[in-house]
Amino acid sequence: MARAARARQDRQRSAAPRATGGRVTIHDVAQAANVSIGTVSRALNGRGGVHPETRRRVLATATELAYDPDRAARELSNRRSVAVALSVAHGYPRLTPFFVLFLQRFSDHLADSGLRVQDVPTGSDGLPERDADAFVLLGAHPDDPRIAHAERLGRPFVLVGHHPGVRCVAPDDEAGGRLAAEHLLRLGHESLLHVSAMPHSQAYADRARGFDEAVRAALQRSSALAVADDGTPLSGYRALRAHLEAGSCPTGIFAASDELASGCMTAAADLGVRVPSDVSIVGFDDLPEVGTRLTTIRQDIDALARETVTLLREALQGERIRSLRLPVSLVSRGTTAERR
Amino acid sequence: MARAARARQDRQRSAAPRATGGRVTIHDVAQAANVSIGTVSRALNGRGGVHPETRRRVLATATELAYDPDRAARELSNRRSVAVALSVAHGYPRLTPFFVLFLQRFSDHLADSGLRVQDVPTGSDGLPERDADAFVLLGAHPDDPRIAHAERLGRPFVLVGHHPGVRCVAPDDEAGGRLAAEHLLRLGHESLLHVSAMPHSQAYADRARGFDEAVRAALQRSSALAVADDGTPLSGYRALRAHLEAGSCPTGIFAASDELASGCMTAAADLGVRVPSDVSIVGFDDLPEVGTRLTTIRQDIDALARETVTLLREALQGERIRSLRLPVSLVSRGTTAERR
DNA sequence: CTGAAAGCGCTAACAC
DNA sequence: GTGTTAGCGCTTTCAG
Repeated sequence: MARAARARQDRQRSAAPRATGGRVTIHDVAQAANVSIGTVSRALNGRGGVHPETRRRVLATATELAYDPDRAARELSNRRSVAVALSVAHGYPRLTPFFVLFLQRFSDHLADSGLRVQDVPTGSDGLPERDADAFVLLGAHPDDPRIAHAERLGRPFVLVGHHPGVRCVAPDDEAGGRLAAEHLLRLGHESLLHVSAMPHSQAYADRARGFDEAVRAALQRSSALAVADDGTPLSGYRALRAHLEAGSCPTGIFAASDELASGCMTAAADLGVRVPSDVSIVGFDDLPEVGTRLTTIRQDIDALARETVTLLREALQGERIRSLRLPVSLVSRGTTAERR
Repeated sequence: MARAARARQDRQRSAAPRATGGRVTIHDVAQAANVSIGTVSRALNGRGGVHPETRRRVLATATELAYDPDRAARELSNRRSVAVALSVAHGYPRLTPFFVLFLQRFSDHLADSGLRVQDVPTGSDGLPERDADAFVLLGAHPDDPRIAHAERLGRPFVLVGHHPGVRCVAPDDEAGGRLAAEHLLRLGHESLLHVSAMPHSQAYADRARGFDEAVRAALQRSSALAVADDGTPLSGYRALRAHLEAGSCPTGIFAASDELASGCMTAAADLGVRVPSDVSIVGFDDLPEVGTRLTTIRQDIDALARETVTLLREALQGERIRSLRLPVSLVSRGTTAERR
């Protein structure tokens, strides 16, 4: 018997803990659950052919031991050479907080599954410039040419957004807009303004629709609308400033993102309008650095990234198409108050 | 002989290419250079004990074959359990384009070396909240408590910035400021404004100093200064707008970052000041999305990240302290012109 | 349904 | 100075 094999054997047999530098490995789980590492792997990855009771036991011990599979090992072993392309819609900025946060989480979860991202630029024709084994489409918009493109290529893909008959996942933007409206209305605000941007973007459009429907249901009329050049704080600032300088004085503002909202906050301050006593402001996203003090609609970016990876793995394994809509919720902080 | 061993042997002996899915591995290089994989590894990693001629040959074949070491394998094999902590100075934003770009490049290069980052938050005392095997200190500022802290801990560390007697790397911010001044002066501008932010930050301070020194040398007086609240476009916008509305009318502006510069561009446009015919604007960084049309001082973020990793590895191996200052250069685009 | 072991690409310790 | 090989943690045949 080769020395290596014996060493491994010893490890599995002996009660002494392995010297893995504190890290819990698949061997530890196997030993604790009294099965082989192969079984642990199968159980954990949902591969068929494991007795339900065994699977349960393995899963339980894994949780108990706080087992966290090593991504390098997984990647090395998988080596299924799946190149996952992350495609961002043409003209969509990539250095925005939301995108950065999503990308970080997404690569993390992907790496945990032993897969690797490949950031693929979108050409001016709106299509990904390189082929890949699988696609993740970000920045969905109506008549997105990338969907047909991925289907034509016959590649598995996941759309972050929504589209009939396609594997997709997205936050419930429409419900978020509704939540914002209801919150503002409940506080007695009737002079409402919606600050938005990039109307062709599915996310912004959905948020606006949800907000508008709720407002119309309550007040029998639409709110005012200010469309910023893009989603940055500066654009939000300029949009609100122009609106206020034109003489309007809303008491409730729903900004379609925290970034826009943060620009609105500054504009209000610069024009001597106090928040929340003069005007209430609701944002969207609940981003770490920009929206920390805002009343906002929270969406779970980490969950979004995680589910994207799940759907992607399902796609890779040829499973049935499934779509997800992730819940959002209102986080009430200091930027909204009752109408005076 | 175990089957695995034989298979490996066969691979090395036979002329047939390995079925590695197209990927060039260390085996391919070894075979082509007529040495063993061990020697290839040593040669490539600069470990001593390789004949100069052999090393040369290995390096050459590696380049020729476009060999790109697999990071997962490297990481798995290394497993030196080095936890590299990336520490950002307290109060320093992490969602800024510069930081995001640096972080991406840095993790990439680190992963290529088989190391792994661990993003460590900085407490309100200005110190990293967790211990680690090595530190990278970002956002250097005078009297940075983290330097003494890392030294006290006896941990190897690299400062992105500069400090006597410490392993550090930074772009030549001062030279960049000088370059901006000289460019503006050469175009005939004498009514100058410097838009800066966060004066305690080493980078901003150095850029300001370089600019000021060059201006004083030429005009025997300092330029005007506008300090923005932070480094964002919105802050740059407000700073310049306030300055212009107060009655000043500079013909040459040096913004300490592309983000600030982009805000300045918008402010100028909003106030009917044309760029570059009425005013010339120079930025700093040459960031992909924000500074694409700006005349700016270019710094190489990828090189900065790469050298940081190099210094870190040197630190880990206990080599002599060495410090780097990376060159910057002027990129002339459409936002500067001769004074009318 | 489960265990054993090959092998992913690489580094380092050990032989010669 | 160079070759050989154990082993990093995991997935996946292949036997039973």
